[in-house]
Amino acid sequence: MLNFVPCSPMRNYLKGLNENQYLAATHMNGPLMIVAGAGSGKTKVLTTRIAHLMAEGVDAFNILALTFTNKAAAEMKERIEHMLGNNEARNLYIGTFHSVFARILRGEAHRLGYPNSFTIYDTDDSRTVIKQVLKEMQLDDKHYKPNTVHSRISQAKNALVGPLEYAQDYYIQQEDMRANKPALAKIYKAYCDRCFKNGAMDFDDLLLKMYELLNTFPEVLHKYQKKFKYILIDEYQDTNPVQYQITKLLAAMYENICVVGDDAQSIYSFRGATIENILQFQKDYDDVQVIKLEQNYRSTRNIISVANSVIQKNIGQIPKQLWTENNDGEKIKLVRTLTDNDEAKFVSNTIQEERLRNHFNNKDFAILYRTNAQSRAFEENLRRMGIPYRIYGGLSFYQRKEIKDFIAYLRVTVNPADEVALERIINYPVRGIGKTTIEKLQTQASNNKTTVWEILQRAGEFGFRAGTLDAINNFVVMIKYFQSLLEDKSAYDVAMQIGKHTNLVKELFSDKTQEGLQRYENIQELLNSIKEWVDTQQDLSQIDEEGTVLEEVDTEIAKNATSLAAYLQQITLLTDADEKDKDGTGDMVKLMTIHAAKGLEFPVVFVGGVEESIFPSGLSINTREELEEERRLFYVAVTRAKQKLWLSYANTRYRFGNIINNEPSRFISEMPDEFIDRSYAGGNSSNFAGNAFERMNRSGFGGYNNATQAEKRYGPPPKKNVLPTQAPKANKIVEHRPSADFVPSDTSTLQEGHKVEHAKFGFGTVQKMEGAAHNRIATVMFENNGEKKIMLNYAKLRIIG
DNA sequence: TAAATGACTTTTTTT
DNA sequence: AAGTCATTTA
Repeated sequence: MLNFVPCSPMRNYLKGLNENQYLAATHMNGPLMIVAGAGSGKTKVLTTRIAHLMAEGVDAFNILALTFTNKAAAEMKERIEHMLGNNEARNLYIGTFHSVFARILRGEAHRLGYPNSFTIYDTDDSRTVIKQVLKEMQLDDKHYKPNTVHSRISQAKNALVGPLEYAQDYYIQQEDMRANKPALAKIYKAYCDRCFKNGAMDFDDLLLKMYELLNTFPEVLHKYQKKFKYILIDEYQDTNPVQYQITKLLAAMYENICVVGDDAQSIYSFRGATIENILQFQKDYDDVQVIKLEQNYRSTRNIISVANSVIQKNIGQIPKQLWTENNDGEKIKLVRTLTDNDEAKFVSNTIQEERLRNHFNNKDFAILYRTNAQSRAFEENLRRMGIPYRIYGGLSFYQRKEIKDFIAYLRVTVNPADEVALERIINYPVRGIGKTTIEKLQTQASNNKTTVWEILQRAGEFGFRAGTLDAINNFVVMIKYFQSLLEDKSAYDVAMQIGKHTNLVKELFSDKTQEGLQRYENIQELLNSIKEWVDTQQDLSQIDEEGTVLEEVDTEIAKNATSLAAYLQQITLLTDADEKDKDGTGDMVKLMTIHAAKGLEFPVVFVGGVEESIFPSGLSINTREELEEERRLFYVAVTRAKQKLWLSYANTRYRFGNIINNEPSRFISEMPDEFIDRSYAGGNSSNFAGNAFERMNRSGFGGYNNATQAEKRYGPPPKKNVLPTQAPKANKIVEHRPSADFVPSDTSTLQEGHKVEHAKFGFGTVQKMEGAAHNRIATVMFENNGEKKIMLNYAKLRIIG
């Protein structure tokens, strides 16, 4: 049988790519930066690239792909599986930064003094810890709002500023003094200590501790540097300094790092993300190959034109020349309504109408908004019209009270040091351990420098009343029983036992109110999902045993594949959006925030609440940077739409139970008229409703008849936004050195006198070694390049002898 | 100690 | 509007 390798079905996927996409997907070695415009097929390129690497013989174990949402990761994995037609993709490390690092830390956390079965604290848990800390320090939580304190701490962590550095940094201290919050440094320290004592990491710790791990233990760093020969990062513009440092460390050995980003879509600076990382990337490595993807395949010309005109108001961008071959499509429709409810009604009606008239399905529509609170009105109206919908984000399943309660039991069982979980359940269901007792327990714990759990076990020593002591002992016995199950039972079995013995399920079952019933069902659903998870894990570990060689970490995990600890580890990182559509494929209208919509596309998009103080948010109009980020967010919203786009705003809406009036968003006036259909902007109101700007601009009602007058207000009119329909010249490919076959050695054993080869400088001899284990620097005399100092963390050295 | 009442805050955006 | 938190009442 003839078998042409180049024609093997595995490589068919390369056929549909344009020139630049092809270059990006097949570029094998060296640092690669893909600057991708919206809708330019970057996901396609990323997945193709991974499939191609594997087709070229790279082992799945050696590929690490990092994304920002579980959804993006799952989608990528699925696509690759589909492309390759086998289950090789299973062994890829694809996931969010948080989930991948959590997985690695699960095998390494003990080195940092955490239990390997550490708990992950979500934002709520973090806040609870902060409240506890504030209470102990006797600080006023009105002044030190847990919310604000947490975001300050989070910012510090994301910028790699530890408690010590925070306390010592002059400028930070000045800032805190000015805000009249001098205790922040101490709170930060106490918060970290408390989390550590609880055996818990918060979301930011998953990144920070990963960095500390790599930076402190050279052997760990080398292990993962060697493992991850190819690293891919999606949405690179959203990385923050910790993420940047980690990936820099990991990629230092092979430099096969590929980042994909669009500076125009950077919308996470509140999380510490900085576009600097994109600019820095080109300076960090020699021979960075930059490929631009500038053809938009997604949207109509009108949509892209509007998006481009608006984003041009931002200064300081990476120059890109977007173009498209797509049709003009319909103009963008501007809708004004009287109230937020009318807005929602209009959207529901339009969905109904479009579906009938233009044969769309429910799933072709997305309703996007700036804040989660806006979803309610849409929800009510869709329900009223019997249109099936699904809300992504908002309160996730795992954040519901009854679910959190149940999970708290699971958490205490696995990690009784977890005080947040312990406090949650110690008297739920009521068992006679009241507030006073709990406070006493906590005081004793801090007096004795130990955990509450420890005190509970030795409760007899602390003079509790007989009844209370009984209750405490019963509780301890119960938890210990649960812990005894961990040995040999799966997560599901343990959870079932917990449900039975705590009367949690029974209690909810006897609650016959509507909400009680719902809660009962939620608990059932949780148990079902645990069962489902256990079954899948079992399947996975079985297949793994059939011959595939597993790395150390994975064997560890495979062993406890179905353990409760493993289950808990992943659950905190799940968001609502990750739940698969259980009801078949689900022909439903999708509702989500614009942030959550990034990376997605929909045939028809409605953007609601395009009003001043909502979009841009009233909290983000104080500096140019903030406003530009809101504008990028607007750009993201607009570019989600493939065919049709509606932008709506209401004259009045409810906020905290009060009626407020907002002006139309400034972004509306930034859109060139030629792409806009304002005929809906009359809405329900009379022709004279709306503000002056609105009235003057309404079509057929005058508008500016004096160009200079308009120019005075807006500056010169936007340049005619004519998109090119042809591709600019394709990128040139630069050869990367180190050459493909240069493999650096493990430099942990490097000593004076060693002969080495450097990827770029050639051959040389080690003159001197200095620095601590994790920060070793070699001074090397090169034959042709003179003396160089080389940091071994980033070494591209091969030991010759 | 537990339930009931009333004052008070909250909303950017996410892992 | 709805949830949280503290104070009162049983």
